[in-house]
Amino acid sequence: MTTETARPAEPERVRAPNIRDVARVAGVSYQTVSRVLNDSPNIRTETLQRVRDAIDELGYRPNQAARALVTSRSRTIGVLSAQTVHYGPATAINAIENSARDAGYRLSITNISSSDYASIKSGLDYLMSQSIEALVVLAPQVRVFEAINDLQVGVPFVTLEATGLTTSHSLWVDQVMGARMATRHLIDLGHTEIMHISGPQDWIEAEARMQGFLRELSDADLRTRAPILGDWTASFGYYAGLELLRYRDFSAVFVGNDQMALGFMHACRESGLSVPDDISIVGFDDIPESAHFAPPLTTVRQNFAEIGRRAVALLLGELRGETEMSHDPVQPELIVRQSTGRLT
Amino acid sequence: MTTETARPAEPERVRAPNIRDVARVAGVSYQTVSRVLNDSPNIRTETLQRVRDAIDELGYRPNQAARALVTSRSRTIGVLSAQTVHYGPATAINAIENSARDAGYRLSITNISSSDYASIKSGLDYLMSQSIEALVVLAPQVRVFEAINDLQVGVPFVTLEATGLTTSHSLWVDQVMGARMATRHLIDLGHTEIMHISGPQDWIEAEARMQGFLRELSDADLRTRAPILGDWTASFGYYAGLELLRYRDFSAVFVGNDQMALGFMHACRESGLSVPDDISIVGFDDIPESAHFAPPLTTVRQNFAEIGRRAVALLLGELRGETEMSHDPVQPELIVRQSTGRLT
DNA sequence: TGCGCCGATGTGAACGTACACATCGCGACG
DNA sequence: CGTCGCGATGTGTACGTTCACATCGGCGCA
Repeated sequence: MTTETARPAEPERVRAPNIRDVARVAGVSYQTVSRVLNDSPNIRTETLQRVRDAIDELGYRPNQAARALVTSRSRTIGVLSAQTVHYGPATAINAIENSARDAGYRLSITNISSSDYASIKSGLDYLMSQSIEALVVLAPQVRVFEAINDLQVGVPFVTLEATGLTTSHSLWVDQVMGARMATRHLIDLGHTEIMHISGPQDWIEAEARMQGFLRELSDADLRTRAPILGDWTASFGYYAGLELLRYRDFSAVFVGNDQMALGFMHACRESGLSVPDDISIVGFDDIPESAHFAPPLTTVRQNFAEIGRRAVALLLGELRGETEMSHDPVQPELIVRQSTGRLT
Repeated sequence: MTTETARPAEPERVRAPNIRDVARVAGVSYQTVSRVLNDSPNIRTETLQRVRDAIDELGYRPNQAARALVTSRSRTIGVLSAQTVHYGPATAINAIENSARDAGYRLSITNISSSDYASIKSGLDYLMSQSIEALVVLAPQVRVFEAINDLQVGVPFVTLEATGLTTSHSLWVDQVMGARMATRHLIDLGHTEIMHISGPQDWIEAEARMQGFLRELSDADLRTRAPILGDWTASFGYYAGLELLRYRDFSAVFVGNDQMALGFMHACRESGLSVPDDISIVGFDDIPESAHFAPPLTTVRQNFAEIGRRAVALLLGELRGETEMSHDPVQPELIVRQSTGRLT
């Protein structure tokens, strides 16, 4: 880790060169420089070259603040996120950034630490003051919707990882379907006593997966039992597992994400139980590590990158005034590995 | 996923209220409004209240671009990062954001996709045009240093996760030391034939861990062998493991990160080998999942959050003109779990 | 009572850029 | 041969805010 100030011994603060400085050096008007910067046609090649040389010589960089001020176009997409350490959001943000960059947009990311209304509002407030042109919400908490409505976000926005709950246009990963696929898989293997470890209550995704689980069970006329509410961490899965396995009145578990599934498998090992011989386990997300768990985890793959790309495409389309966009849900995919087996 | 435009049927584009609109409504001058916004003292309580009411009534939000333009203070810290999907960088960014937020700063994050000079330069260029006040580099690639020097980044900057290679002030996680601790641990357990799976060649961290490994081995007069260069992924660890275990002319492996270690353990299982009875494995990073691997992984913990916090503290200190700052390396910590055992 | 100071507020300018419009020279066309 | 059109360039102004300075009233003090 290194730190360094650029001008150690420079008394007067050197003003960064501006468009007029460039103009002076190039011997043209500032407007001509502006034209060069904005790729305007109708510039003599020789003039163009002179301006370019001047820019290089001075190390000139256009001032985004000034540009944003005058155009009132920030070329920025706001992202309101939570839990960016997790694989899903992180992957989605990556995809969003790449798509945005390709379209000449940048990202302004704000992480909300807690999920209370005030912190959502302040995050949103901050983003708005950046005069973002569009908004992606990656914080799949229920209260976010209220906040968005209250605050009158005056820009197109997209909420990711939700469940198509909201009115108007909808596009989302069909997590209910994913959960049903996972549960169905267990039922098909002959399991009748199935547990569910879910995510935190205020996460829309957790809710959706729980719904899918319960619906599939009831469609199969199987006994449903109250899901355990977890916190997405491997540790929670571990401790919940230790607790649940003391009774062992179930033969399969559908776990709300892969990390908790990992912890649960750890608990199984410690309890002397074999996965999948004694207990079958299905996770959710298909993080890259899941293929290498012991045993490799059967799970539901979500295409986070695809979702990120589509979000940006949607938003950009709307900014261009196109209204007809595909809003089909992204279909999750069941990846069967070795953590699930036929009930013996 | 939901999308919605704010004003569906509003022909003329409504200009957002500005400071003068607020002033008019409150019946004061715009300067007084500005004072309210900047918490200036010496404002009559009644005036203050009137202005506040006007702000609420109009839903006024200060325009950051205008503010940045005139103050030439963007209140923004730039972050140049790579691989934000990984746990380490993600955690660090989180900590950086929190610290920055507490100090009234925001983050402008740019991810570089590839590590070639052009893409580093363009990322840096972009950040500079945002008139960032300070820079954190989380992209621990060798070429970044050249780029920073070439581009004359006119602001204080900090490079994270490096190795104290650079001149001037230095602060970093002592990864050489971490690697030595890991290697030492294996040596202490009686292992003499130790492999190393490293990260990509152009990552400074990978290089540092490799150095630590080699030095510790040579200090112990043990045979060194060429490390395998990996890509940080679990899959790589798995395939490398399958390959290496065909010969099995070693009894222990120091793996460059926890994900690759996970893959390697998978390969051990498939090759019918027990960890730690047949092969001892040490990872690096201590991601939250490592405690639940099969078996729980012995690894070197890095305090990513601490590093992020210190980076911001350092930068903010420098912005305030303080020059004396602690630049001690952050010490990593060996976490001994069950993937390592005495050579039998 | 007059002077100076201070608290509270207002006025002018500047930040760096893009847009609208003005200007200028030149070739083509009737 | 005048003028029209157009390519190439220049001039004025606005964007929304903060800073430096100006103003104004009242209060304490000699």
